Amino acid sequence: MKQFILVMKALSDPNRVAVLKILEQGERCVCEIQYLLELAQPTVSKHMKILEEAGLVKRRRQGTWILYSLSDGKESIYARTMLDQLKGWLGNDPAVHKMTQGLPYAAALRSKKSEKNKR
Amino acid sequence: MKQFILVMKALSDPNRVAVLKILEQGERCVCEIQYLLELAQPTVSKHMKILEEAGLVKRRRQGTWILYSLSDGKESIYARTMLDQLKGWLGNDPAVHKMTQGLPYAAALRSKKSEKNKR
DNA sequence: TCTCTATATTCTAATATAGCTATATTAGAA
DNA sequence: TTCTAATATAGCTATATTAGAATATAGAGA
Repeated sequence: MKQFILVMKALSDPNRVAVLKILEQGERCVCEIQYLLELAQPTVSKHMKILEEAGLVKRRRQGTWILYSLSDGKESIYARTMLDQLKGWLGNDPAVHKMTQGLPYAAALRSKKSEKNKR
Repeated sequence: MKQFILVMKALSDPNRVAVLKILEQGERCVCEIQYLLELAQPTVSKHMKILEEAGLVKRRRQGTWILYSLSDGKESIYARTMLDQLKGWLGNDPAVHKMTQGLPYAAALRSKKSEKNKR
């Protein structure tokens, strides 16, 4: 029951659900997510932790960045099922749509920073 | 998004999830649910309202009783999907199991009251 | 109508959650 | 080592949620 509740609570916040919809398009660093959600960085960080503890996302480090992506759900049948279902849901949601539109700019921001790092 | 969040929040409480698992066995009055959850009656009443507003349960009146049952989910794809998934989940959960065991006694209680009404 | 029973609503206290600011940590570059 | 950028944690406030006690409502029967 506890694992199930963790997943449901993680999915009970519109910002966290929006993050999952964004991650359907591929992995993102925290700063991109922050840009898209328009929230303070620590707030985003806390949301990501909740998603991770529910088994909905995984993380990898690349330099100073942490790149988050959707979990494959091996550890949690609840997480896997919900991620699968979510793919068919909320595609037309205004908030999600708006963020998806902002994605290219967020990605551009990231590659710009990436180049700067290479200098 | 709002409808989705309503369903997720409704499913974020173990007591409410337990109610849904109980209702998989058929409709129950509030007093039976109260007996099984071991909560105060107003608390149960409020939980039922949250489940109803999420589209997860429906109600019908029978005399002074309100009988709750699982919704057919016509109004909400989220509610219908989650009820379907739930049927395969948490069958072995200790809390759910304990309540299922208490079901016969709760039902007996109900029919006893029912007879009394007939006198 | 009055009473009884089942359920719902209101009010209040305790706890949980979401957001922010300030600070700490971590990795890479100088 | 020192500086900088990205991310995480701590601590706080405002709000939301959960619970129970007291009260209100609705239906059935005398």
